[in-house]
Amino acid sequence: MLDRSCIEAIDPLLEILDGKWTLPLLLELFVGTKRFGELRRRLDPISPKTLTDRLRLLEEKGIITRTQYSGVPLHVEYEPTERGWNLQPIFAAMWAWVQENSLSDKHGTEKIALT
Amino acid sequence: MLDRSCIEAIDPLLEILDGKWTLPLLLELFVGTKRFGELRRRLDPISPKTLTDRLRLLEEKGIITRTQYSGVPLHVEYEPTERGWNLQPIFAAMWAWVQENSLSDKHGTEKIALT
DNA sequence: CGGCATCCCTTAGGATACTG
DNA sequence: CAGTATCCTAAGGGATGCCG
Repeated sequence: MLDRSCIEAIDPLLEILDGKWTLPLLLELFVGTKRFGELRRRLDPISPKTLTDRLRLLEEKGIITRTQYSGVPLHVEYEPTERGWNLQPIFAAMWAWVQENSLSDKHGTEKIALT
Repeated sequence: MLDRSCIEAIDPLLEILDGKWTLPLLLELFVGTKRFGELRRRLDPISPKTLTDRLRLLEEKGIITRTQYSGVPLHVEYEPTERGWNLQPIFAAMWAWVQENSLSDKHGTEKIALT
């Protein structure tokens, strides 16, 4: 099932998920729609620059939407798109792995095979 | 199912998967056990330094094993551990997402909501 | 062959101040 | 409030050369 063709294929996805804060950010939006300031607080100590960078990229890739409500003070909300929600299984798989494999923090299983 | 607790929980996993080459590298090993040189060629243009860095980290985290066969010239093989194989569902989920969502390369769905 | 050791460089991301 | 504009640092990764 997993063959060489997969390797290049998932590249565009890796581009989307890349970045220190992308996954935590997406998880926050999966939990619920949030405003810029909320995200900033939740993801503390993220910098405003980084947060905007990521939000813009994810928007560009069609993973989240930015909704601006007119009025002062500004009110902007971010939430996953359909495409974005479809990423959930990936997180679920990660979550499952952590549950079952992080417990025993196995280290270096070095093998030396004698000819 | 996805709540706040997941966010911190998957952090150790993100640490493992981090790095430009980690996923392609793991995919290569899922396809089949490989030697250092093979990996280097397959992952071209990766640098030897980066490749060793990643291999060492993954070994340290218990995701892959390094098996050294004595003799000259050296012969070393890398393959996923049990923990490593367990990561497959994650890749499968990524693969599935790409299949179903990459086709239409949707871009910026900007919304302006009027009060 | 399978790596280290070095040096170098690009860039993601942090800190801070300011604006519509 | 929701960013933008600057400046700056840290570090991941590239290139190269050497060694057991």
